Amino acid sequence: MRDALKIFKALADPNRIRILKMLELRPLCVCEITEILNLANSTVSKHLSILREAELILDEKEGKWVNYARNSTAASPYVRDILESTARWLTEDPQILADAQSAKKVNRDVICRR
Amino acid sequence: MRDALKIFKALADPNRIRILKMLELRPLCVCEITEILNLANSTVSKHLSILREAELILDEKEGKWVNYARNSTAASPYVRDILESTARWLTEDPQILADAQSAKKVNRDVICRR
DNA sequence: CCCTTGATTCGTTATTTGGCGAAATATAAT
DNA sequence: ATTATATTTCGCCAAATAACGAATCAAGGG
Repeated sequence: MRDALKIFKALADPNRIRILKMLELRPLCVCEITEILNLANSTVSKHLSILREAELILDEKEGKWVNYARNSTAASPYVRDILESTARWLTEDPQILADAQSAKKVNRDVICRR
Repeated sequence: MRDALKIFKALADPNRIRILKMLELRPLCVCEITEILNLANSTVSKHLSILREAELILDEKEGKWVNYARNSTAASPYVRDILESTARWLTEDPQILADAQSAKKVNRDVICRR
């Protein structure tokens, strides 16, 4: 129950749904996601930790950056079901489409030094 | 986005997950669910309205009772995906198993006049 | 037409959650 | 070493949420 609940709580926030959907395109670092969502980086970091706690995403350190990616090969069948379902969802959502465009354009070497 | 969010918010509460799971057995009225969850009936009514707003369940009036049932043939693919996934979930969860036992035994004619 | 019963709505309270900026941590670059 | 950059953690505030009991609504039975 606790695992399932964690997953639903993790996705019960529009910004976290946006994050999960933009990670379908490719892994992103915190500052790239921060730029796209236009939130404080501390807020984004918190959202990412909630998604990570639910095992929906994985973090991997790469130098000074932390890359976050969908946990596509998760052991948990709950996680696999949800990632599979949500990948089919919101394909026409204007916000999600706009985020995908932003995610394509965003470049950590340009964005992340301000 | 709004629809997907509603669904995740609806399931981001343990009592509402319990409700959805016990409705896999059969439709139940508010007072039966109240008995099983051991909460105030106003609280249960609120939980049911949240699940109904997300279209995960349907309500049907039957005399003085209101029966709630899973919305298995929902138009929304989000709802169908979630109902299909969650039906496979938590099959070994002690709380969910106990609720199913309670749901089998509960009888509105006995329970609901106190 | 009352009275009972099941359900919903309303008002209140305690807890949780999402947001921010500042401080702390970790790594890279100079 | 010192500075700069990316991220996380902490403390705080405002908004959202779950819970309850009381009041209200709806339907059925005397």
